[in-house]
Amino acid sequence: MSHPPTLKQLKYLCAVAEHLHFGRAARACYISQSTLSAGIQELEEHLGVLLLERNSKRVLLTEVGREAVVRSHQILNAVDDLAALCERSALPLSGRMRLGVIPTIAPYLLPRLLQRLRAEHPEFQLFIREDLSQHLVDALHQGELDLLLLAIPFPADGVESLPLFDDDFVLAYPPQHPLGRIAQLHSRDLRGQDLLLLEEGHCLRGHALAACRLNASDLSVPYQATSLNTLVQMVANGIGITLLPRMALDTPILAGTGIRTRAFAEDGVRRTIGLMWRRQAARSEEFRLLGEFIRQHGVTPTEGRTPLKDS
Amino acid sequence: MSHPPTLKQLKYLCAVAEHLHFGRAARACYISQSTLSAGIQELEEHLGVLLLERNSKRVLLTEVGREAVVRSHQILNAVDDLAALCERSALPLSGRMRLGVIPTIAPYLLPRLLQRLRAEHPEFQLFIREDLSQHLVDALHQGELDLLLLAIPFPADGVESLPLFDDDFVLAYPPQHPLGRIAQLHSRDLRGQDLLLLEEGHCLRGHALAACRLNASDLSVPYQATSLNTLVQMVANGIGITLLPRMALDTPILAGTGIRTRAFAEDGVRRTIGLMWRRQAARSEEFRLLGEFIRQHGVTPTEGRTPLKDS
DNA sequence: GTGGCTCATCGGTTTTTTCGATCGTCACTA
DNA sequence: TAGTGACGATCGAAAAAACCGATGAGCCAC
Repeated sequence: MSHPPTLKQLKYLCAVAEHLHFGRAARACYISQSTLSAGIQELEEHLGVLLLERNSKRVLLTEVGREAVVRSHQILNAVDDLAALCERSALPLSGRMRLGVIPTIAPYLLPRLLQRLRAEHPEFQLFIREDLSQHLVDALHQGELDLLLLAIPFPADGVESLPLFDDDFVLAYPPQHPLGRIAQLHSRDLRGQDLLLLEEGHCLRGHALAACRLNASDLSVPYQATSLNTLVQMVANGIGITLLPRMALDTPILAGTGIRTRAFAEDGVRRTIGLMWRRQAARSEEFRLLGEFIRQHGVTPTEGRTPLKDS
Repeated sequence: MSHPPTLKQLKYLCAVAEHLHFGRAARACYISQSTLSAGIQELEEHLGVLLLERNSKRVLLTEVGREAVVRSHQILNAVDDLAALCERSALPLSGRMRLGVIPTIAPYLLPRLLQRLRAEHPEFQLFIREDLSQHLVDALHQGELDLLLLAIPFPADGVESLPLFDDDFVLAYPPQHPLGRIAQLHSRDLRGQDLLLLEEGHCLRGHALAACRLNASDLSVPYQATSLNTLVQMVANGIGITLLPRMALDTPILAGTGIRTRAFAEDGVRRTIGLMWRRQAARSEEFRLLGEFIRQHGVTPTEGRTPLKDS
């Protein structure tokens, strides 16, 4: 006793309320009249009230029955809504998704990406969190984020990564700097220079060092910036030179600074941008779809950002 | 396939969402882990989406899962509310009741009754419909009303009646009328008098005639009133005499008219007030309770209204 | 690798659901 | 007043499901 009613019983109640006739209501529910009768009785027993007033000639609702029918309809509708919601979210690129992005990508990729997403997938709600790679990975594991957009590789357990495209590093230097006058620029030319990089924690720092085969000890200057904008200001003030990801050059980050940029002659001085998600994530197919979308719409197609084939 | 989810499955989902652990959630639901696991899987299959992201180390909600949990809680709460509503309405004299009352009772009994009901049973909502007996009986059979308060007997099929008390008829006559001067008043004295009664359809007419052992043909005056107030005005204007139910004298219906009243010397010149409901009605116990309440609080205890024992 | 913890899966048992057939009641009719 | 038809309630058997304990497979930590 004291069992809760079941949705089936509520459906039966609504059917009887609609037809005011057990036989017809049973037919409408595709069950036998005896089943319907038993179901209604069980419901009444569970609720402890008579919902219907039966007469061999007529079926009437009691006052409680009337209110119960109203509420049953609401409940059944809520269940239908839940099912419909799930059906909608089964469609790719719909519903909500929580994306983590590192600070050296977000300002250069998101504006265009979000604009295109809104236009082509209006049902898709992307929540963005901008943070350092390690914090994003932690949040991913905690289930606070669904997907990360960052520079890979980045060490993490139980995750799956999808490389999207390469992003070259370019040298940013003040006018008159000697490195602007050599014929061909190679990463080894950076040795001994006043190379400025983002502070510890930004993966861009490690990736830039690795791409140029440098160690942290090769850096002669202790100043470390907290954002690429700060970095640019430091270069503009003649404190040193730096490496910028090419995607940053799409924005007016250098406007009015007089800073010059040049690409490296050698290949491989670059970072790789990719997606990362928990290996058990339910929406990996959707993540790959979003990855393809980013590849196509997230960046302007120029040299230095080489689209990669799907792994 | 395409089955609707069940409440049990929604409960399981909420439990897992709360504990983020199948084993503990199963224990909280008093079921085995395998049952819970199967239940969740079936729910996911029905909805066509993955709600949980399982990992041998952690259980996480998917985005759809989070929304589904919110809605599941709402649904389960709505079901609980329904059960609570039914529990409340199982209490006597609570919830709603639709009462039909005839016009020759309503103005004299309802004001006091409703006031007392509001005071002693604030959870009880009584909806009143005032109409002729036949209309009330029809509405009762249609299920539009739950209970009638009228003068009995009144012919009706499939109903149960509960007499409450007797209500004497008194003679109402203009000053100077010869009937005011005889020693003892008997119903036979009405023969040949200009007796005015309510128009056809009001049961008071029939009951008054029967109580006085008169036929409609004994009435010498063709005028028929549509309400007791009209009747009183006609008597005040000297058109004739009439019979009033004693309960009407509790109100200032005669104020300023100069009309006199006197009781009959013989016994039995009265109508019986009672309740009537469909024989299959679910709340007959509550009806009897309300009947007792009316007997105790509905009228002022004076001579001429004899409380009756329960049938 | 090994042990421990997790959720998924598998058979077998118990419980529930469902159905067709039948019963009792009621209103209407002959 | 007995017969008739329609209705919901009830019953027993069959079918479906829910449920459990045991086991399996994946993962992480040591």
